[in-house]
Amino acid sequence: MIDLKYLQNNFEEASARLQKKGVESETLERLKTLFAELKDANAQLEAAKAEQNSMSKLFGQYKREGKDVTELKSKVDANKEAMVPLQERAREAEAALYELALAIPNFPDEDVPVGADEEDNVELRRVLEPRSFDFEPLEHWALAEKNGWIDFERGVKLAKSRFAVLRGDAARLERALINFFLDTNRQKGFEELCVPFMNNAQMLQGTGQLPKFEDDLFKIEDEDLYLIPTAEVPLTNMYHDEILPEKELPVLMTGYTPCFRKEAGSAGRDTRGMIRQHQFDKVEMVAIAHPDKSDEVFEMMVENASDILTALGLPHRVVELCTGDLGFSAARTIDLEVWLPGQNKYREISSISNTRDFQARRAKIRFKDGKKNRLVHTLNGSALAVGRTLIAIMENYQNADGSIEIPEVLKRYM
RNA sequence: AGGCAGGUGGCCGAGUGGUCGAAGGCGCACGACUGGAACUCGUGUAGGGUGAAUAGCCCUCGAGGGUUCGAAUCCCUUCCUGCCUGCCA
Repeated sequence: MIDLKYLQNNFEEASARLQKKGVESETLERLKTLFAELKDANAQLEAAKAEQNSMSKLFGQYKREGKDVTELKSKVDANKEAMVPLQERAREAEAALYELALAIPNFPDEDVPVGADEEDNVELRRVLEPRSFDFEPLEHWALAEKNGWIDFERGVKLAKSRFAVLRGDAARLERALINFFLDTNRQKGFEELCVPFMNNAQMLQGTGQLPKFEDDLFKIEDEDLYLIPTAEVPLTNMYHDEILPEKELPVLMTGYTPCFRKEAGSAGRDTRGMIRQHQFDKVEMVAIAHPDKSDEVFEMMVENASDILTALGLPHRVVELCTGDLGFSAARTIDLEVWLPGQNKYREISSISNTRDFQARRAKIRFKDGKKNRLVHTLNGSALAVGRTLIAIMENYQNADGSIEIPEVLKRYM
């Protein structure tokens, strides 16, 4: 959630920043009004409560002293009745404010390139030359069929469309990648965690998936549980409603989880192959950082993900997302896009974001700064998306006969 | 899943209708004592909202609702923990 006090006190500036992310200025006006309304309603209610509290104390005192309370009782009763509409007003003001506030995206950082959509993203650098083929490289689904690696039909039979089954060496490669990623992250100082794959609504609100993006989530029937769309949710919320000692920052965490997404807005996109599935494996990095140090941590995370791709010999490029392509919670995001020779395209394989204090405010994650409690910065990034790495290996390491080499660094995991 | 017992500050633990955001202890921080330390003594030590405020005021004793002038304390719902039974990897 954005800082409402900041919005109130620096409305023009805040409004300009959020317009870059597509938020209407009218919406922000309304938010500001609701915030003022809540403050006013609370001020009145609290004054009445203070009156009520002091009269109640008097009441007790009179009783002890054996005084007559009839007159006091009628005063206190009258005040209580007068409080009812104030209470109602405060309650409504709060509900209206939070309904709107929770749906407002994060401010982009000042230096994020302004743009409308992914066309306006900025390529920062390329790492490794794509190899040249003396034959026409195949797309991963064709290779999957030749090698018997991916059973799309049976995935659909077992579940529904956009589910697949990995078989034989593909399944082993998937497992090898997970281990390779976790080991690498651990060497960089990330603690490895194995977390629940279902989280409750409060956690999903903490990281920003709820309430706005409920349609993208698989919900468990009759339970306050959702299948996680990314390990960012459980890892970041590890410290939900906690206050960390400053010396523990940054907290670096990594974990493997499957991720579950309805892909509600993606009908018709990437229907062929395994690029976009309802379930996929991912190894995630999450950092809880001191607000003054989160930029350093961010750079480290980008570097780490890029190094992993390099170690695998996968050509990729580093792309800074423009304001229009930034996710809901992100202040800044860098995507790593891996080269897919079969598709003849760079495709997203990792996304690393600094959410600043946006998630921290929602999830109430703070640290002790001297005597005061301050919000931390939270960061997350894939290192890496496993299924897409598998695809990238297939396409980049294919031979003319359709067979696939195993990258050197993975051999000890197979 | 059923039965019983519980959920109070960083931790332990008292509190069964008012003077309780809460005794006492532990831990922690600072100060005194010391050559330095331990011990001892003193002081301080929950979170959030509003406020310029380290002032007042409001909210929070798992969560939500209710009774009452007044709720940590009574009632309802719900979540969680422990033990027993059932089930299961």
